[in-house]
Amino acid sequence: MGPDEPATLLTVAKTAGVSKTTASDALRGSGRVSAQTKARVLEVAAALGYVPNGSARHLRRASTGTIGLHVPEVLTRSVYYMAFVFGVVQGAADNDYDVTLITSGRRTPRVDGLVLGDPLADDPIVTRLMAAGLPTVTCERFTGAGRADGVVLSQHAETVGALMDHLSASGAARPALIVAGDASDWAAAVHGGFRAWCEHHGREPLVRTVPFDAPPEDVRRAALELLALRPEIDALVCGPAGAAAHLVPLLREQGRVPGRDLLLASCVDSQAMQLADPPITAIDLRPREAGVRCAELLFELLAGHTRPGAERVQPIELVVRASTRRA
Amino acid sequence: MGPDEPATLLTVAKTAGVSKTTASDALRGSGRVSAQTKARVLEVAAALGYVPNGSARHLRRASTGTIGLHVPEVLTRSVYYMAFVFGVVQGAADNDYDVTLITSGRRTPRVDGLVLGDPLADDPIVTRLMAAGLPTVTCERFTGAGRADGVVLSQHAETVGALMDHLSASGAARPALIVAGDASDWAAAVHGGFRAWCEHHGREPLVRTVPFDAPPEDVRRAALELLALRPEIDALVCGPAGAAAHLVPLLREQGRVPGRDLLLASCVDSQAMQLADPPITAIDLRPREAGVRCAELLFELLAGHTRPGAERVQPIELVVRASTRRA
DNA sequence: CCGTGATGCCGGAACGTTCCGGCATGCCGG
DNA sequence: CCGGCATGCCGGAACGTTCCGGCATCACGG
Repeated sequence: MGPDEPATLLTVAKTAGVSKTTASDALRGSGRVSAQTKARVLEVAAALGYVPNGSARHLRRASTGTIGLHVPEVLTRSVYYMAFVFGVVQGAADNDYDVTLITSGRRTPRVDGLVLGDPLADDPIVTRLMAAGLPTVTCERFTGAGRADGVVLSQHAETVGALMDHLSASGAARPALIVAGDASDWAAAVHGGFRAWCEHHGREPLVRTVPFDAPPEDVRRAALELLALRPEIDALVCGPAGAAAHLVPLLREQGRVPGRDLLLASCVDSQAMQLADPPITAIDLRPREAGVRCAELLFELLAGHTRPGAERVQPIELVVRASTRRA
Repeated sequence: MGPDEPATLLTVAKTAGVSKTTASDALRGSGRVSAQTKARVLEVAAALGYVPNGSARHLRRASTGTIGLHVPEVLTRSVYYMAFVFGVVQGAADNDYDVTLITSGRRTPRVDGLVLGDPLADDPIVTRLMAAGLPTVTCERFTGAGRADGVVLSQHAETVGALMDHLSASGAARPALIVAGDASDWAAAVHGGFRAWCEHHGREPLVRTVPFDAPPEDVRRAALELLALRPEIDALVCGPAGAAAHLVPLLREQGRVPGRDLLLASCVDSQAMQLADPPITAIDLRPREAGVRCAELLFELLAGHTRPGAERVQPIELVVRASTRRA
């Protein structure tokens, strides 16, 4: 039923009546090949179901066929990074590449390029990788020393602004923010977006900072302190992933039902936000797509199709749910 | 600082004063090499930081360096499968292998072997893949026609029994089960485990079946029907992933606070279970580890280290939380 | 002393691709 | 008619590994 032997370049060449070199040139668009020859080779290749042998290609090109991927260690269990990593793997597979996860402090493994997810300015592994001289793409900007060859970023500050507009339209007059420290570009953007909106609308910026990997209790404490300090707060925006869901029971205990007495929103969407009672308004960061884009950008850089310094914008989306729709 | 050029087999051989064949034999334990020569080669290889070139190896061995992975299509967004897939990718990377996701009904891509996650008996893609004649490992048994070369499975029935023991010890007298149909081996095991326990303990097996990919409303309706039919039910076990979390608000509305008026448990742990209010007792299926094991088993089969027909047990764990601890 | 078999080691070919250099052919202006 | 150049195509080498077959050397029994 299927072809007995996998078709190789030589099979295609012979069938098309040309040499392997010409076949190779025709298929890759390199060298000098006449239009008709090229068409014939492409036709034959399609008919035979020819798929280039990745191993042979990488061997010849002296590339490893592998890219390295690093994400902040504390967060590898998070759903966001799971999806992100998965996106990178998909993008790599589409380009015939493998992905190696870089976690330990060991020396850099043999890879053709690097993807760094949300690089923290004070992560020693990140600084070492940035200094390795390999083509590098980061998801969100690296705020430390050095510069990546490519950056995939999202308009966090603007989207937080849109979220604030929505809260305002839903009747919130005293919004407050709980955010992770500014070590990551994302947290800084959320923080900055909030402050900018407050300034522009003449509101006092009520902010509480928690560590990047704060456990639920810390988030709860931060919320309690904010509410004790300013009982008039009527909207709460949470930066850290999952944090908003942890606050629901606490707010209920305090007699403040989310969506009725107080608006609640998260800067990171997840299943927990959808399943919370009430479902929580959140920003969908599209982590999988971000991962795919990081890989794509890296391969463009590796192929020389794109100059170092490129920046790509990855769209994100505000998802409005019951927690911010005042009944 | 680092080595200028990556060490190749030839570098190692020359440095150790042997031929490339001998070096290869020494490093892989094949052929005939004296103990001292072998030791010397290994020493030199370690000193030079020699890493075999995967591309060259795969090229020579006529292997693709890729394994195929298929998981039930409806569930690719689930956290469980995300973790499972990730585990397979890790296991593959450890063996210098790439992973291609097989989703569409297109013809089988070029791979050395297959991993099928929770194969459904009536999934046409699964039956086609099983018939492809490739080395295949499934996670959970395949209940349809044909047999995989390797199976990684967990003791679901036994663990459901343990869960039932726990519920019973917490005072539950009338437990009920909501479970997905028997198309997957996992669902069948959960179902069977429940019935076996009921029989052994002289309880009436109260079961409601929902489709494998039932939306939240279906699960809620099933629960409502069960509770309407038998108001004396005092413990509810949910099969489908995430389902238990969907029931919490519903039960609250009915005036049955989980953990107080009624015990609630899930057969699949997830972040949603941890974050629910109250946190929900669940069975941690260790999806990531399961994925790693599937890949490992497949590579053992590919290498001929293990005979076809092998079965590996992957431990799972009951995690007790507030939803089943009667105050 | 020869035949036999085990042991230790090796050279060369092959896997499928890319790429460097080269060889015709045809066209142009001088 | 010749030199130069562009066009279209090609052969061969190389990437790093594995593996088949073969060549010494040595021990041992006849």
